[in-house]
Amino acid sequence: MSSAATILHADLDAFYAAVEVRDRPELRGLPVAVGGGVVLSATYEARRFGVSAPIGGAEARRRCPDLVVVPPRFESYVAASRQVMDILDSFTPKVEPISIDEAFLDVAGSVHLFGPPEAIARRIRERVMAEVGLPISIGVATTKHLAKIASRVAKPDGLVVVPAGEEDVFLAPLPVDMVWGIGPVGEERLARYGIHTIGELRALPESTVAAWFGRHWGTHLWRRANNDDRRAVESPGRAGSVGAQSAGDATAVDRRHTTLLALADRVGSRMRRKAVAGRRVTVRVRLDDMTSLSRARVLPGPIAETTPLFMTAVELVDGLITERAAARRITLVGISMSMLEETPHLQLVLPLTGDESETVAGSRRHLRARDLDAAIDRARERFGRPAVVRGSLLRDTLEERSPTEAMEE
DNA sequence: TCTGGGGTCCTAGGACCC
DNA sequence: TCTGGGGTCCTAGGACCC
Repeated sequence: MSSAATILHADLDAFYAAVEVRDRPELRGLPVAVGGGVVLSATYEARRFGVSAPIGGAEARRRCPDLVVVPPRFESYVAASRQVMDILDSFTPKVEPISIDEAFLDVAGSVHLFGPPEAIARRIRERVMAEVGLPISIGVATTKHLAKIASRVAKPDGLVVVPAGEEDVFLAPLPVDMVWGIGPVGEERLARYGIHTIGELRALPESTVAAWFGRHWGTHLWRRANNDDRRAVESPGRAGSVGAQSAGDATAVDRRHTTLLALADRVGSRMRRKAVAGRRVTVRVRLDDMTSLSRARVLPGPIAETTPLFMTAVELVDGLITERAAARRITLVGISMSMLEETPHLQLVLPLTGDESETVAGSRRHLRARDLDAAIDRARERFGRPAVVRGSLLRDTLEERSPTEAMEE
C-alpha cells in the first residue's frame, strides 16, 4: 500500500556558521558560533563542547574557551538561501520552503528527467556544495514527516533514504522528541509513562495518546509516530501574521512607549512592503520570571499605518500592565498583526475606532498618518533604513545600541 | 537551561446568536 | 424564562519550530 519514497527534505547544516566558515577559510575546523548576546548557530566543532543555539554568549564561552564568535551577516545568509532554493527549483516545481535553511520537495514528477529520488538527492547535494559552497543534508522518504526525520539522522553532510515499506523499522528505535511537535514538555510527559521511543509511542492505543495530549493534537502525534501523516508538498501561501518584539527592560513608561513606537514602525513598514493590512493587534509582555502575558484586539477594519497601530498597542500594553503586572519588571514587549488582508495600492482611510473616524479631525489625522508613513517608506527605499528615524526614536538611536538590537536585520 | 526574534498551531472558556 | 444543542467569533495562554 505504501507509495514510493519521493519526498525529500533538504536541510543546510549549521547554516549561518557554515556561511561564515565558507567566507573565512581560516575558520575551518575551529569551534565557531554566530551571534552576540545569544548563539544563533554553531559549527559541529563548537557543538562538541555543548555550544548550540540558543544559549547565551557568556555561557558559550564558558563551555568552550577557544570559541570564535562572529557577528551575524543576515544579507549573506539570505543570498545563500536564495541560491540554494533556486537549485531546488531546478529539479521540481513542487518545493515548499519552511525556513531560511530547509525545504521539502516532491520529485515524483521528475524521475523521468533526473532519475530516481536518491540520484536527485545526490545531485542536489553536489550542486549546492559546488555552486554555493555549503553542505546540505537530505532525507528521502514516503512522507514529509519521515523525510524530515531522515535528514536529521543524515546530519551532518549526509543522505538517508527510507525505502517504502521500511518506515516502521526505521522509526521504532528513534527517541520520541524526533517527532514534530514533541518538545521538552511532551517528552517529559511521555517519560512519566515510560515511553521513550517512537516504537513505544506507536504501540499505544490512539485513544490513550489522545487522552494525554488532547483529542486533536494527540491524534496528530500518534499519526506521525505511525507515519500516517500524508500531507502534500505545497508552495507556501502568504504568512498569517507579521510581528516584532524587543527584549530589554521596558518597565519605565517612557522607555516602554519608545520601544512600542519602534516596533509599530517596524511592523507597519513590513506590512506596507508586503501590501497587507491586519485586523487583529496582539501585544505580548514578558515578565522577569519568564512568564508572558498577551492581549489582543480585533479592529473594525484592517490597518497598516504606524500611528494607529502604535496607539492600539500602547493601550493594550498599558492596560495589561495595570491589570496584571503593576509591580513587575517587564523584560520584553512585542506587537503582532494578524487576520491579514491584501491591500490595493491606494487604500481607503480606515477607521481606528468608531468615534474618532466620525470626526473630520479624525479623518485628517489618519490621512496625515498615511502620508507620513508613505514618505518615510519612500525615503527609506532611497537612502536606506537608518536615514529616516522618527523624532521620538532619535534619542534612542543616538544612544549606544544594545548588541541584540544591532544584530537584527 | 533563563536566552533572540520571527513565526505556527492548539486549547479552553466566554459572549453571542438562533 | 434558567432550560437544549449547535455554531461562530473572540481572547488568553502555552507548546513548539527554525
